[in-house]
Amino acid sequence: MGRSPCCDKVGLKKGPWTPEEDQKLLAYIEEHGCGSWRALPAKAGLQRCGKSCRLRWTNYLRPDIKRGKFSLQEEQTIIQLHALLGNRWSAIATHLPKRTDNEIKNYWNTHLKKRLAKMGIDPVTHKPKSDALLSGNDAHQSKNAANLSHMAQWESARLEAEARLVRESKLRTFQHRLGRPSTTGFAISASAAQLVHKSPWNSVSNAGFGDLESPKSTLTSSENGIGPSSMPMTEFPGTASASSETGIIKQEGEQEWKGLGVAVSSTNLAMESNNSLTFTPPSIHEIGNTMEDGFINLLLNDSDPSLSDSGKESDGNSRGNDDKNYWNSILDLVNSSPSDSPMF
DNA sequence: AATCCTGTCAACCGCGGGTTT
DNA sequence: AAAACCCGCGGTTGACAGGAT
Repeated sequence: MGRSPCCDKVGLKKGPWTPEEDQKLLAYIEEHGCGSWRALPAKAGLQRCGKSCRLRWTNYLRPDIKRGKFSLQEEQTIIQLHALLGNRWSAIATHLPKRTDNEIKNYWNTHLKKRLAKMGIDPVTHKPKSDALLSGNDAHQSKNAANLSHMAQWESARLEAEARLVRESKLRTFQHRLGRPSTTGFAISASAAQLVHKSPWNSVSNAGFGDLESPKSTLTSSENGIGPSSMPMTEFPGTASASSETGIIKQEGEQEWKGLGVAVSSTNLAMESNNSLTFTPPSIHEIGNTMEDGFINLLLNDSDPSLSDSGKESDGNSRGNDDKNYWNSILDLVNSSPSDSPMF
């Protein structure tokens, strides 16, 4: 279809915003809410394109934005979610209250990515750059990788839906605050509606996950709209078709979760009275809890010696083990949740 | 003091997806 | 059904600040 860029209009200002422009934008949004961004600049008396206004608002002027240094918990959350979701900043941002996707993206690119690289870990795949680790117990590692991939697929789909709900909710809250009904409506999108949360996440307060909801979700048996095809996945060793290639044989009673390709144990599934299937994947809390003592601390300690009680350990030793610890800690999270995460 | 280098981050750009006409 | 429109996302850029030489 080809759309013309919105910012190539002659006379529209670009570049840094002035305090006066900020004031105009704020005043307008407080008065009228943020309905149509395209129409907003003219109405607000701004020589900017709507896109620029939206960006300024969402990344800077919004009242619920927290600025400044990222906390350790926020760093943990970013790293964990990035391992699961990759560069899906908006999805990651939904779990970092008051942080924007742009800010998270910048922080990742300028801080966390480098920290991982420094440790010899590929920040894209979260794999050690040398795959030596896999040379030993291939089958075991690959199995774990496959499980992790399945978990990531689930989390990705869930977060995607959750992100929509959060966005809609935030908009509603803001407009409610302004005493205005939504101009956009709040019909839950189809994919979001497919993931109906059943219970709150446990109230673990670490890692900034306190606001997360339960991943236990209900999918009607006919639904298949959520699939890997629409979800770029974080890649782990042996991910592709790992279940068949690595000797993971579906146990009796396991079912292939249509659309996700996830091997689902019968213990994960319960038929609800309305003929929908309830599926209980591992919670991200469990991920966070398990990771916390392992690779997250490793990362944090690496970045800030003051936070580490190491130094007891020779540098050579710790450095040599860093990538192994990192990888093992990710695998540990898979292995460590057998009882309450029947998925694995 | 001047210049260069590096890091940071606000802002821009292009694209894709969803909605409306 | 197709075109037009709008919005949001993720990658990238460039201005600026601060440190190193």
